[in-house]
Amino acid sequence: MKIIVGISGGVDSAVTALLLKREGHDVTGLFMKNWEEDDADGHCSAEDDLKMARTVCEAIGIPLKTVNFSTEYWDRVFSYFLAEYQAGRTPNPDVLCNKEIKFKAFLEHALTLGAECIATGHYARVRHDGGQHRLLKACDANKDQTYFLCLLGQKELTRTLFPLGELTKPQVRTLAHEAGLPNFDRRDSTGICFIGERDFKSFLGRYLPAQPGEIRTLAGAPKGKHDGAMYYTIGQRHGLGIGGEGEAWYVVGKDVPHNILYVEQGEHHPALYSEALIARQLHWIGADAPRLPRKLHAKTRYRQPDQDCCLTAQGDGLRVEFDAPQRAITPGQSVVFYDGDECLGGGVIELAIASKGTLSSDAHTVRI
RNA sequence: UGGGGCGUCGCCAAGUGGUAAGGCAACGGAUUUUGAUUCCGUCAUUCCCAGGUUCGAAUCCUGGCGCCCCAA
Repeated sequence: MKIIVGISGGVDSAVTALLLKREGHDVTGLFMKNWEEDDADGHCSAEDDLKMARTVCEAIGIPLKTVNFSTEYWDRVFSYFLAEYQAGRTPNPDVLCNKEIKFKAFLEHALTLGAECIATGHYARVRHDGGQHRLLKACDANKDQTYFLCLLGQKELTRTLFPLGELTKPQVRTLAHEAGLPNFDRRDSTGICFIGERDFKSFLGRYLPAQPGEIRTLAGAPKGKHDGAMYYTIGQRHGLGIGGEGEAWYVVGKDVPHNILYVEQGEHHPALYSEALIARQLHWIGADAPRLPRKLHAKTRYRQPDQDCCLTAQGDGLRVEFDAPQRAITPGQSVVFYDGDECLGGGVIELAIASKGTLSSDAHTVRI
């Protein structure tokens, strides 16, 4: 089978290609460059990645092609990312990147190159069951990345392989080591996909200039100045610069139109907790949406343990009621639903609801 | 210019003669394919200043300086 593997220069994609090659497939590597900019010190990490990708493909014995989706990335991912911050929310660009770039632009490109399917180094599994493709959590619970894949659909899963889904990260590194791949102990990449680790506030500030504004408690007491409410996110502790008496201060709400940041004191302040949320832009991986109401599990952020919850219909969206109060539910972030090991899909958090029955009237002021 | 109180890291704050706790902030690192969170580490040779007493002072004494409160 002709398979095109997304090669990043990291160990995961390298071992993905290695395993498929060993199985006898016709494997080609494809390196994506989706971000044109150098980082602050003028160093282009994409160059290093490409060099490593070349070295690794040579070691495995497969050809490497490259493709540039910078325009697509900017138009379909980054512009949304900026608009969301401007609207006072905290987007998850990587969830969208998977939907729009890796499993759309990349997949389509691979098909035009004659591939039957693509493979990536994601830690996730796909099971063909009852005429459907189901997305399952990785065997390595510590590395499971289904959260980021929640917007994939049948069309994408039909054409995708995740060879690492049955392996653990240590096993992957061992395989790479044994195969003599030079990136066997290269450190995992973090930060926004294709952009990398950045000083986030100054990075955002380059695209979204903001004005300094006031930091207040919910009761209205002034607590200092911030340099742009849109740069902060719910539950954030650092960057507020509030010293003095007692425990640390956390962002509990933002009013971007008025450029006011709301803070309260203490890691477990009640204003940080919500019992429910409203989600929109829902996507289900399976052919049919679950019948509501439905008891399921959900994550409101990556690597969070599954939370018990109940889904009910709410207008054109969904209301998710949690059994236990959730800390720092953040509008703009993805809520992803699970039934056991199966990832059912997800949506975008529109609103966090402090207590049962209460619904904030102003979506911008997250906490009332 | 009568009385009282206070001046210890950017902020809060222990220490009242034995050689500067802790918290917040900040910075650095670990964790992490978003943003956050969390964890670990660093952070006052010096206690408003100047003298003095003492083997030894942030702690006692004297004199300044600066705040705050009460009363005029």
